[in-house]
Amino acid sequence: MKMSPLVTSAVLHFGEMGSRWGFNRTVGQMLALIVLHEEPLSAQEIADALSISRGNTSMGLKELQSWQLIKQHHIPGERKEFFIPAGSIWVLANRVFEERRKREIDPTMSLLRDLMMESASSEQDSNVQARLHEIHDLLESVTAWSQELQNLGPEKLDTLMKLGAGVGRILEFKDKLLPGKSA
Amino acid sequence: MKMSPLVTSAVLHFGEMGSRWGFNRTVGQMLALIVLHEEPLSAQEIADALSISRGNTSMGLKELQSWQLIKQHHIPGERKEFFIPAGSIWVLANRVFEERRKREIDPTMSLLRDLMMESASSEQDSNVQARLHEIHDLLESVTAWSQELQNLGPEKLDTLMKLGAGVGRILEFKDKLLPGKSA
DNA sequence: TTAAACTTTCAGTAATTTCTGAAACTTCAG
DNA sequence: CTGAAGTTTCAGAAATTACTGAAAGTTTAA
Repeated sequence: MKMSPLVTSAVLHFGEMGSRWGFNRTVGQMLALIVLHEEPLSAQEIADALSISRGNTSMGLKELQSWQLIKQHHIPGERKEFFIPAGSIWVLANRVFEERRKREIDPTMSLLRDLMMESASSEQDSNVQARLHEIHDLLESVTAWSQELQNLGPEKLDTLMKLGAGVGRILEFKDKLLPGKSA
Repeated sequence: MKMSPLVTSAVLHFGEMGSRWGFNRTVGQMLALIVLHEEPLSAQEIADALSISRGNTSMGLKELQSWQLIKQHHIPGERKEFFIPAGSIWVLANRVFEERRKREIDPTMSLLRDLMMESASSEQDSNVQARLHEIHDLLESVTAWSQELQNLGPEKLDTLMKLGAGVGRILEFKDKLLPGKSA
């Protein structure tokens, strides 16, 4: 399985970006390769294409499966397992968001809730708690916003963006029609 | 400058999360400390409070300034510089998004555009290009969506979320009123 | 039950990232 | 000027993270 120069460029790039997206270089490369390659790939083929050890490949596949970005695909008559993307690009992107939210937001929300509970032992600390509250609410809103994105799906998102005016504009518009419903 | 237990917990946590948010542990701690502490802090006070070297503190302050998360604050009569947050929590959060977009999305968009340009040298590669196109468009939409979030501002976002119905619902509603405008 | 085909685990090594502290630099008062 | 008060830089040390490859494990066919 030789990668074309086009695929090679993309794979290398996704490797470099991988670390910024929450996984490491090889895992990023593996994902790109599996997504871009039409045919299901075996662990060995992946290891060969990327020139990485079989052990590392196994670890990487495990990680990609834990992120639910790839899934196994059994080919009748073949002994070994093959791997394919776990869904459309949209699905994969959502999985990445979801997973990152779990790692980057949820633990903080949880801590902030705990700290807000504690009774402040000083004037200073009351102010600190107020700040923490503000951060908590912001994270909550951002989470809700990204949830909206997922609920929307790719087509509606596209429609919305093509509208040009932006969500703020639509909201305004709605307020005028139903002023009773606005906050 | 002794940190209260409340502040200590928050600072330590933001340190741990820091690495997931694009900066390292100490930079995360420094940011939390500066944001939670009412008074402007000097580099030395920060180094002492967090028990880190003066050199490291200097690096961290530089990084936080490059992210535009803190700014210098001169106190008349004082020789040294002090540091305070560069804005409200909302502003800080937006700066973080912005910076991450630059690091995590923009380089990929740029590469994808380049690769899509190249004339495909095989059937295979045409298919790969189609996939890359799909990824590109998705990233573009996501970027636009997060831009919407920033344009909205905290109050409107809050209003929207309290509406409960979600953006999809509003969009639907709008379509019914102005069917000609839908995509 | 054996052995071939394949996968996973993990101890040790390699690579990368972060941190320290001493030296170099800057600024300003006297 | 001079030196005190402050800052920045950066080479090397420490800590963390990723990778290899050999050994142990699993599955299936005969």
